[in-house]
Amino acid sequence: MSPTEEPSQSPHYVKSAEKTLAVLLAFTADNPHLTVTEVAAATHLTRAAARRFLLTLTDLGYLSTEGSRFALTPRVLDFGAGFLAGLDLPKIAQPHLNDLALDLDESATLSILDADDIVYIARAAAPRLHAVTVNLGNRLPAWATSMGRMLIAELPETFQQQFLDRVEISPFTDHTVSSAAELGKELKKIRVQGWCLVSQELDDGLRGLAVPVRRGDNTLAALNVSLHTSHLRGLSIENDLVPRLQKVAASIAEDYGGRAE
Amino acid sequence: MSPTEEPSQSPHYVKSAEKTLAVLLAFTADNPHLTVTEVAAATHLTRAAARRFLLTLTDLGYLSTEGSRFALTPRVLDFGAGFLAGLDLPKIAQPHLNDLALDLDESATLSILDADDIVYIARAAAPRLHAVTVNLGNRLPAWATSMGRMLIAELPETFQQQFLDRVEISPFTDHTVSSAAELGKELKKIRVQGWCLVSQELDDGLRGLAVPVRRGDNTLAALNVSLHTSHLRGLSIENDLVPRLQKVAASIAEDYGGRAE
DNA sequence: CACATGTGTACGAAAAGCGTACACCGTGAT
DNA sequence: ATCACGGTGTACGCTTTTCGTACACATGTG
Repeated sequence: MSPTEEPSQSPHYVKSAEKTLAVLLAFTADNPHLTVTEVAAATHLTRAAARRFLLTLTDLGYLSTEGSRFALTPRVLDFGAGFLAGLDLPKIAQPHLNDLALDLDESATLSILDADDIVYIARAAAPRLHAVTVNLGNRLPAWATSMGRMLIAELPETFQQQFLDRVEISPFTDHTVSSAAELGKELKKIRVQGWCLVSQELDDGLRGLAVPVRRGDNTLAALNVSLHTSHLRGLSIENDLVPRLQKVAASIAEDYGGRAE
Repeated sequence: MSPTEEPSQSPHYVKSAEKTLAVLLAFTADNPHLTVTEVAAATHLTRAAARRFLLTLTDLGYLSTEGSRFALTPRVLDFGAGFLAGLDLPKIAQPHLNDLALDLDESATLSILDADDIVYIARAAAPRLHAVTVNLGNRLPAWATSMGRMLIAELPETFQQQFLDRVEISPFTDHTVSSAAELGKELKKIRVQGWCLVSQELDDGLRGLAVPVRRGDNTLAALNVSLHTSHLRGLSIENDLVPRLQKVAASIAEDYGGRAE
């Protein structure tokens, strides 16, 4: 975000670590099969350096090679698995999400904040959903999503202000908010009412409804259901759905007897 | 596996890369919050070295610190996300899995082989399942699971033999196989019949039924449904379920028009 | 109170990784 | 045919990075 972003903050900085991860992250959805030079270009490493890292990662089993192209192996999932396994919340929430998804016939998702993004930590797909489902670990800009706004709204005022100062609102499809100031007003409203509705939150005719999962004073996560505009069988959002979601959120929080963390 | 496993194979080996990943993997399910010394112990690094890596990873946003303990942040999911996004199969298979899970009221899973483990790459939970669900990226020993056996059985003879030579069968709960020789016989049978049933595949009274997802000559993945022993509404495994699964597997393979890879 | 065990810091020594430079191989244009 | 190009892998002296010991401090337990 900042113009000259040099991440060599701490005096004990292991540059190789950064490079290692950069190489792994060079493999993206649109470009899953990369050559040495492509990786070198993507990571700003020398071709020789990139090659060293690629070979090392291959030896370690995180990359596979096919001809002169490299690709990620399933083993890279281990990192995320370690994180998810350490969290109790997804395990506990899953049955509740399943119920909700089955009952409403809409996808239900649980997410938390990481930097200025939300990250999906648990999800139940709508049974009748015959489309591409967004997967665990997916990352979306907080300001643009119902869960993100809900989570930001739950933050202390100071953090919220800092967020508003640095957020860059790109003209997405959402028509209700187009500036940081507007978003600030929206956040106030959300905080007061305790839930958040975002229309056209991703590009299709989709709406997202989110409520916080609170345990005592702190917010553990945000719970969301997608709402196909066409598919609201006479249910009122404010009178039917919000209470329903809040009840589920409460159940999750209750089941979550674990560490406060 | 081998007694003296020194992974410094290639002459261009970046040791820091290995260390970086080792530090990330030090965080396990039972020990998600670690101190510097704990990490040092787990990774066989000096305390100073461990600290350097921990600080670096914190700077990069992959670790968070709480007092003097470190923990993974959601960002580690990025690595796995990159892999999953690169695969077309999960996206394509998901709706089929959802259908299957909804129809049978049992969990449906898709997995592939990585080394001697299977890794879940897509999954639909049984709607009525109120238990802990196993998540994406989970890793289980191939020999012990229906999908694993199915995938091994699909391998060429030579690979299969190599696998049998090195596999270590621990006395799990499964009663049907207790030695590599028996497993070999079982694999032959599986290969011929084209499906695989494993009883008590994990410790509860659960069975797993798997079929291959084939596209042309090569096997893309294994498809599986769990079978609660109590919960077979008069359906015959061989006459009802196997054909059903095979049909779904065929649909998935058909939808998967993508690259041969 | 001492002792064990945790924490962070510093700095000289050692080694690890760097990246240039070179050789090769296929493809496509000239 | 051959030349230029863009890709590949390899080698090795130089520089930088990383190592890990050693020290100083904090904490809590016997």
